[in-house]
Amino acid sequence: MPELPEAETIVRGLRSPLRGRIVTQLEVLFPDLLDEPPRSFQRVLRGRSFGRVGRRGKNLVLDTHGESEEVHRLVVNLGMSGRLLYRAIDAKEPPPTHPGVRMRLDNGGTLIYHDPRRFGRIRLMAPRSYLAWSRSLGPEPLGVGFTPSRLGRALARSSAPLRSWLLDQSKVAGVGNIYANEALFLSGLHPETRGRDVPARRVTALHSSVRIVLREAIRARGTTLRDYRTAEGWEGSYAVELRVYGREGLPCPVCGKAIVRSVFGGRSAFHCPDCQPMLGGGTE
DNA sequence: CGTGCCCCCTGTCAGC
DNA sequence: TGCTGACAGGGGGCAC
Repeated sequence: MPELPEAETIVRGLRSPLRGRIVTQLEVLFPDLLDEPPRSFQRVLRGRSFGRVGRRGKNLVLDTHGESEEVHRLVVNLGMSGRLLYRAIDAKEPPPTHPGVRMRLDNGGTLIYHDPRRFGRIRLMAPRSYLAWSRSLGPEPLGVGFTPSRLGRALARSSAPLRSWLLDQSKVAGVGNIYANEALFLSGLHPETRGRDVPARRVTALHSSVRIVLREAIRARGTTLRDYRTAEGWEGSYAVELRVYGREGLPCPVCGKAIVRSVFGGRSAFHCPDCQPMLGGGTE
């Protein structure tokens, strides 16, 4: 569920509470969230301190430092229902209902990974594996590597529907189903139009639409439909600004025609039949 | 290789 | 008041 704006919001909320904190105790309640045995995970992490807190696509990246110079990074993918919550020692909120991994910190605070569906993953990466992993992802859509010309060249080689292409993290890192649909609406492109059928003009529109939608959503602290929360446990407010996602049958904000829901690639897509005509050899 | 399909798992909600 | 099926912000594995 959480996409780039949600990950960015969580990261911003974690920076100050985690800076310099040392992990004193680790509890792994659901080992299937890790890709290594809990023992080795605990052995490596215990005693390390948090440094830079960042993000790659929709993954949270927490640098940790120990005795050696090697930065081991905690890479957290939240899957559909994951939360990474920071609770101070005197926090009054009730404890999360589905804790998966708990990390006690040297100031008495706790970093809790919560995930009812357990689609999320927590991985510890040494510098080498982090680099390899990061290189397997596409450019950051809000970074300098994401340009209209690069987007255009990549799309020209693809026969995949645009919505599917945008969800592929090896093409662009951080766009998920909500913002893919929203960006396609803003650029007037049908979700099932194939990459190679997008004219150059529309490539520029898509490039800027992706950026606009992601920035808007970050400003709103992300979209809470049900599970997503910030590191502080708050909801994001972008749901009320969504133009098409989840709005089947409701009027298009531009022309008033009813928004259409379709399913392909196993996931729902939403579009306006008038504002987003199918290009290429489609049936619509 | 690129693409598409199935599956992982739990919770919630609509309909009967 | 149940029960059943559909559906949910993701992504890894596999067949073609």
